[in-house]
Amino acid sequence: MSEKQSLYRKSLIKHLYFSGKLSCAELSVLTDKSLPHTARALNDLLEEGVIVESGLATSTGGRRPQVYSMKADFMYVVSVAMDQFITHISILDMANQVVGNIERVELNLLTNPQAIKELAQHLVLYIQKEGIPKEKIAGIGIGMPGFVDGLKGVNYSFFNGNGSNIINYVEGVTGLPVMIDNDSSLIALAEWKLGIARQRQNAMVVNIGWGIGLGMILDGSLFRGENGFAGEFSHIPLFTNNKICNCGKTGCLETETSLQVITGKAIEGLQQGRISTMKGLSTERLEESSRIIMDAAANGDKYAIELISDAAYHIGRGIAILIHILNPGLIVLSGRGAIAGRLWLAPVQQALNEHCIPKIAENIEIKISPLGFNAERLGAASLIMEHFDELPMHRKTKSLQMVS
Amino acid sequence: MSEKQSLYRKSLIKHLYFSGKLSCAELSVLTDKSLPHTARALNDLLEEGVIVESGLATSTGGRRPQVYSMKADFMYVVSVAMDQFITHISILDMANQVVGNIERVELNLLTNPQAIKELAQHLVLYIQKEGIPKEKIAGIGIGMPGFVDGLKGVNYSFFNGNGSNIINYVEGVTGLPVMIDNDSSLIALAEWKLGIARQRQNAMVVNIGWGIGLGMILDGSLFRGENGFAGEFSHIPLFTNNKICNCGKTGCLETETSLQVITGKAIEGLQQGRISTMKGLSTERLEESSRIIMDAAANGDKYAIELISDAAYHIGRGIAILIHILNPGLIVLSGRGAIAGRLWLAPVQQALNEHCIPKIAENIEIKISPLGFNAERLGAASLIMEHFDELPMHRKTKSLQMVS
DNA sequence: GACACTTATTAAAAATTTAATAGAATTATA
DNA sequence: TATAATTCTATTAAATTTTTAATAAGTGTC
Repeated sequence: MSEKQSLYRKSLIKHLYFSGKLSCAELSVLTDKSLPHTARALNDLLEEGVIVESGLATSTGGRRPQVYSMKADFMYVVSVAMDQFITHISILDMANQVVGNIERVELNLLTNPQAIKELAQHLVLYIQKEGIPKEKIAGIGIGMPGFVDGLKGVNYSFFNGNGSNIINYVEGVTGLPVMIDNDSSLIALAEWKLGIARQRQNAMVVNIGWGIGLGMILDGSLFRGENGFAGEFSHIPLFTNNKICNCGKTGCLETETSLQVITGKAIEGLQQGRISTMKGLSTERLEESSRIIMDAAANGDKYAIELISDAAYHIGRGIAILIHILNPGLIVLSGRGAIAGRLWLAPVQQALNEHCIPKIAENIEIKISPLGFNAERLGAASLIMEHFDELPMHRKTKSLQMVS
Repeated sequence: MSEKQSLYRKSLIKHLYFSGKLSCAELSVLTDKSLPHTARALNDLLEEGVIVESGLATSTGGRRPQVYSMKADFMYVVSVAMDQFITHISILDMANQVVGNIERVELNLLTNPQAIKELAQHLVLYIQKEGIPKEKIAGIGIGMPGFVDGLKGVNYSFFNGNGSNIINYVEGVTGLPVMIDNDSSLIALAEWKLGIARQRQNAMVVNIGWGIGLGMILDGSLFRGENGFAGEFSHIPLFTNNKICNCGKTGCLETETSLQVITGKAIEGLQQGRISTMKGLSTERLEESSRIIMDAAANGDKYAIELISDAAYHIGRGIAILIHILNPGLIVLSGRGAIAGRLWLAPVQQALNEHCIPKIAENIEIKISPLGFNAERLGAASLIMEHFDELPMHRKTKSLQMVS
């Protein structure tokens, strides 16, 4: 099969992966090729068992189209979702379903300079254990916090930030194609391809977590900036509060709004005698504590609601800036913090009412992500599939090797 | 000639317009077509007298390539550069040179609801007067301030903002293809295609004028947002100064930095006895007054320099936000205010040092536009040429008609 | 039941690329 | 300094890709 044919088939596979089911006519439009051409490629894929016919779609006033979908077990993607403390590894099939077990690894990115080496070791073992043949794995997508240059394969914020090429290293050890990106960008990618921002041309995905991340869909594609650093929403100067941010500056959005800060404020407030149902908070156990606060807020605890509302209002001020600069059609609140759901909406909307020019704000939708914790996992897999039709078909792969 | 051939030739023309001179090999890369295919089209264009051979380029280690360029009189573009008070109309040839006269028309966009009707009348007369046959005019590009939706052809800020379709109207009257866009976007387009941001993938072009405009080049194309309103840099909330902006909100960047505000401050300061060489300032004659201030600053007047430095520092704070969100590679200071040139650079740089994370700021270049007043004119022409390979070749055109 | 509309398939035509070859310049080698 | 090797450009012919046009097959609407 020629390079061109192979590329076109990969493009079809990519579209079917992200859309689930598509007709030949739809694929023809999506790939910008003629119908007979698309039909031929589709029939080939059908014969080879890459895709399956999955019924007829409803008619739109003419003959009902045959729709096709990926065979779920045709191929797999390894997804790695890292945060500063915990890394989750999983394998997804062509229907975006987790197959087998999810591995949870404790990797402290800041204090452990061996984190990438350990990750690679875990990956080799995990893939062996799960028993998926390597030829069936399209690649390994990795999401991580920090300044990530996905082209150079470098994370400047962690792993000593010494500019070493993470992609090359992990590819070398695992023998599989590897792509990396910033966690917030991947969450945006997931929301755009598989979540609530599907089909949108311009969307801002705010990742409420240990910091406030931002992933952007601009003109129908994920925007990463000149060096991959776009979306540093956490550190726009928004306050004159003289609080020192962990980036070294003062007044960053993050200093008043991240889950880490909210937890700190809650503990302080309780010590000062604020009345609340919350207990057991500790800066040592951030994950648990932020959970407690959000649950309390969801259950009507006044102080918890106040804490979240304040943070939400300030995030709203930041979003107002985004709206003026980028005129998006949709704002998505995502990330672990978004679990508190509708609690965020009113204060954010309030901030927009106060700080936006009505004309530019009037067409904006604000939505809470339904993907939740799955967002980064799906994003990491999407990263591989998003570029699936760009990789050489038969990439040279060494066999899985042990790291000594 | 087939539709496809025609389209490809238009694409070649577009590239030659923006680049001046190109070899067949370069065009082949730019248009993503094979060399033989490009060569054939190029030879056709040569035979028909659309393009000319213009010498051999220097060798890069092999045979020297023949370079081609547009015949300057093959086609023309009508450029309309509007600001709130004055509109300039001109005709540019395929070498971006003004041919004939530049017409200056006083059109107050805010107070004159007939402004578009008058513009259309002026256009018809102007084109007749200049004596360029209509078949040789590719179209009319119009730049204007305000919230402009270039697809719908609507300006929501002026002309009553009643949603009437400017494009349809002017096309109807002139019988020529018309495109409209926001002035700052067009300045960015000009800087990107023909100015200091040429070849850049990600650049912010700040238009220092009666307001502070922003045009953005993102991932190698002009970004306009969901409704064409992106770049409302003037109105991001950056101050707690309680000054009411003409957008109705308080604390907008514009309330401390636009030329209008600087002029106001200067008058106030002089009344309060500040020592300065400046005289004859008046809010009535904004254009003249802002000129006086910038000249004074350029000549070392301390007060004028202070005024500009203060404004520049605050613009710098705004740019710091842009940098965090969008991670551009280049910042261009353009517009009438940029004439003060290097005076702006130091305070802007100072603000970036204070407000940017070093890692994200380290690769940023800041430059002053050399295009000056020509930027919007070139941008309006570029708007037509940028979309030249999208328009149908033989658009139905009525003959020029008089407006009664 | 005629008509319009959408999908599916086939054959013919057009677009586009690949491969092969020659020309013209630079760089390397002796 | 001459000569060979290499690199890049230009052109031609053959092969491939891709589209257009024509036709048939289902569906909904008037």
